Amino acid sequence: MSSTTSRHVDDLSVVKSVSLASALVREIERLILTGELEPGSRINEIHLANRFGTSRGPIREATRSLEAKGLVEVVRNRGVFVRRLSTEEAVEIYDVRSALFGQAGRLLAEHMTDEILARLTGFITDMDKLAESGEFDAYYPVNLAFHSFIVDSAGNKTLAAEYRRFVDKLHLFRARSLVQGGGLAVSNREHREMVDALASGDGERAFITHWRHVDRAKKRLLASIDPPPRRLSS
Amino acid sequence: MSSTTSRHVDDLSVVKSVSLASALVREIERLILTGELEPGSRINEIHLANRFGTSRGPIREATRSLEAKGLVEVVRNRGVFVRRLSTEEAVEIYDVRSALFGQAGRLLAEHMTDEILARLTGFITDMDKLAESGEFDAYYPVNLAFHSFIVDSAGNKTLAAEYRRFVDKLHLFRARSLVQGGGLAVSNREHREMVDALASGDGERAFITHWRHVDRAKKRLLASIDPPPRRLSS
DNA sequence: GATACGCCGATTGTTGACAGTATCATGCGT
DNA sequence: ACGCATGATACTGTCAACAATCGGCGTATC
Repeated sequence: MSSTTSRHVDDLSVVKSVSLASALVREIERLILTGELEPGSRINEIHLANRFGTSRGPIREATRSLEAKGLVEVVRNRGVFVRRLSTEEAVEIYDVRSALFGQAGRLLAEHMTDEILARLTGFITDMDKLAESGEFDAYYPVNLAFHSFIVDSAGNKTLAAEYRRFVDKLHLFRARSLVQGGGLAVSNREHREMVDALASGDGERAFITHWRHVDRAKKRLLASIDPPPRRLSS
Repeated sequence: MSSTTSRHVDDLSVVKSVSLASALVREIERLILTGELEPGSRINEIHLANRFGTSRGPIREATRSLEAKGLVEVVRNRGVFVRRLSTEEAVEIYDVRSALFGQAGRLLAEHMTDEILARLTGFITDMDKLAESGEFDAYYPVNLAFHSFIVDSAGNKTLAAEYRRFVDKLHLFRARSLVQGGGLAVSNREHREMVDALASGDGERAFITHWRHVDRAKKRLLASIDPPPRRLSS
């Protein structure tokens, strides 16, 4: 038996309680989301099979799963390719995400507790500190955790899973670095509005603030990618 | 214009342009959604393979796809089971659906055309007639088409695909007959409100009406399934 | 009579092999 | 030199066989 430290070695001999294909889904997903498999690149079944020490069967099952999740694209007789998101698709996803996140805000507002409120304000003060001292690299993961916490606390597992799926999918966008940016202090001002709305217990107000938060992120992305018709060179 | 009068015989020898597994996904999906494979029942790989004249490989790929879509559940060494939706899950899906449908309304309101408006009012007058004459069986498909048309016209393919997926998933709910019901005339009054909002071009107003339409359907479902604590028998 | 144990059939998990197809390189003709 | 036909090659699509596992049933024991 391998002494399995949880270092991510390409070895999944440990798992026997879960199907090999399921484990492969997670592993390949990780390869994609970490960028090891770049968007647009082709996935070679044999290479992956050798890498993970299995045959092609489970690999194929895993890729079909990832296809349904929208992370890869399967072309007959050509192979499977890591999905590459166009700007249009990224914008579409933002619109789906804002709808889901808004709904999460609405649901959460309707059954807030003091503990949840405390956690939320905790996130915000943390982010305020990091924003002031300009520690961008530290700000981003807290920001992510803040959003995740809201969605997870909303009490709708289906909604949470879908939201997470779309956030993951956005990693396939070519300029995903732009997604992360967008004004720390500005962003945190919106966070305060969101938490205030949640604390008030007003579902409608919570929806609006949460929806708008994501919608503004979409607009920032659009502005930075598709600069408003201004004479560029020429 | 679908001139494809595809009689559904269990034969997919025609298809060669698309992978066998993809075709199987559609076929099995159909079996599930038509109820031929009942929620909770187990899917036997060999039986399906014989039925479609293939080996188990493609069947397995297809079921993994369906698992990611949420239509079936795979238990290791036990087999795949058609998902059975609990009341809680059905409610969760309604909340996701209302969020997506509301967003579709918002998006559609922001780029309405006369043609779209004409189509929408057409649906409504059709449904009015059917509701008056009490032709329930004919009302339901038109109602479905009306909702699909809105979502498809919103101009967000991702949103449309997701919405459709959740509507399909609701078919796995044990009492899906209840989902369809819920007052014809009442429903159509809400439809009018929706179309009025769309015609006004007010995205916010369109969102509210569309969201509320689904949310009310959820409430009707809850009311009919979880009857207010009243002494039942005993 | 009830419970624990062990065998057996059925079904899934996984594998290696074979067939078909798209891509790429080579060589020929113009 | 360029374009096109042709063959080699690598990869995917599909299949049938082997191994592992689970649930049910009968039996034995207390």
